[in-house]
Amino acid sequence: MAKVEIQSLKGMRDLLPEQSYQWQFVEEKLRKVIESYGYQEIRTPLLEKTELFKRSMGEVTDVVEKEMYSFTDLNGDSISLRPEATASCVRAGMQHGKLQQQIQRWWYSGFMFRHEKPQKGRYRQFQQVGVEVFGLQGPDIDIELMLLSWQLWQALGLDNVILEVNSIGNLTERQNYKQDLVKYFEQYKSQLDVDSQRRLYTNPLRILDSKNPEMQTMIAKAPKMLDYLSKQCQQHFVEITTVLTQLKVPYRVNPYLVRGLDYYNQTVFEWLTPDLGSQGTICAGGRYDGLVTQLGGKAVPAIGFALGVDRLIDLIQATQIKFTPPALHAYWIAIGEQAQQQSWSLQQSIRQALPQLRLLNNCNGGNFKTQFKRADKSGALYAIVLAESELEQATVTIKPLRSDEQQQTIQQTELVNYFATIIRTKDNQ
RNA sequence: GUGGACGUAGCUCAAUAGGUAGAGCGCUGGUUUGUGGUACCCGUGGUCGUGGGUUCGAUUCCCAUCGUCCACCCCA
Repeated sequence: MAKVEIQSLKGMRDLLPEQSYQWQFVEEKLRKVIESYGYQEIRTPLLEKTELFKRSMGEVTDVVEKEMYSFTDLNGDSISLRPEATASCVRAGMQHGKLQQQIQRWWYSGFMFRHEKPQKGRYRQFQQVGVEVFGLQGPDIDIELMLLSWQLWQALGLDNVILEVNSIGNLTERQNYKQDLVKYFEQYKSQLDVDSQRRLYTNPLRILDSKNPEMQTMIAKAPKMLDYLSKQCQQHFVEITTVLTQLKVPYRVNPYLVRGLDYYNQTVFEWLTPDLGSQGTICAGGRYDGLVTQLGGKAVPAIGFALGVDRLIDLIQATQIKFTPPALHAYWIAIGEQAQQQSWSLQQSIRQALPQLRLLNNCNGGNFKTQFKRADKSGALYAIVLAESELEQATVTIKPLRSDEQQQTIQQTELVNYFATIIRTKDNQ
């Protein structure tokens, strides 16, 4: 590792040019699918008042309690880097009157910040792409989001993923359930592991997705949320699973699936992969009908999901999908001062005529040998040569660098046509 | 926040039961001064993450610190 005095912050990564293409590739695929469903992009600030997250996510969640990048700004206000974007979307929707008896289908993409201990698939600055829908109550929109997310994986060529769904009911149902659950686990209090004992009174639902194998039999016999659902919630849930079955979505009902954030109700879902170690959730979402009122607005039903782009890319790399950025079409070699002078105007006109052309200009002079070496290293498909004899005859020499074809010398006036053909054939391969 | 592994050249990694380090790849140049890629040859590269301690002497042992990785926790 190079010795530099100042390094990047812990858990925050540089994406170097050789990686950024992968990100562009994934971002582009995601955007295309989401927009094909008619969703519109919203961009909100990275900084918000700390209170927004406290009120939306719940004071006792780890994220709010100890993972936020919060500080006091020059006015004395407590502000925070966003740890997620749902709260910001709700805030923006309310602030601009977009949630008044309207339907909104929004999506966003951006960095989130959580001061966690980094590990695989978990970074302090990480990118989420998410979708938030406001004003729709029925199970149809729940289904839409699950199908939309499914299509994202298909667009990316990921097939080793599975959807888990559950319903955590409405507030009163969940409270009843929590009470019974606590009662149940209290009987075995001494047998609970340390984590579960702590969770018993802070977040009892979390005991259910404990990874400790010794806890599993006890968990299996615990009361299940699905038995506590009202008729209406049950119906809502059944309609969802019926469609999932009909469409052969790879899914299973996980009665222990819960949510880390307080604002969720009814439908919750997660997409999981076995290929990423312990951070196997690539996408998670659910309904949050209560959040808008919780933030002081009129009740608006809402549902959304967020996916971790970092994890998606890790996953795509693990499953060996190749990312090859498109090669340069040409590298421009100019020998001598006069040729260099003329190159500027020739390049200018070919670039204007062919905006898709990827052409790298040789800088820093050099003889034939060095310029050709650079041309080769650039990965360009062709070298375009302008030297003394070409200057005299108003031609350029074009040498293929990736095939055995002969080089040829053409009139400078033919350059645009020549490369128009190359772009057409090469870029469609 | 808890636990474990690990930091040696730009990259991937060796070595030294404590005597200041090597290889491959890369990079530079040459064989080849209007033609790259292959081959061969030459060269370039490191206060062994940082700070302290033990020692005649530390990259090696000890402590601290920073960072990376993995798991728990939490979560996307």
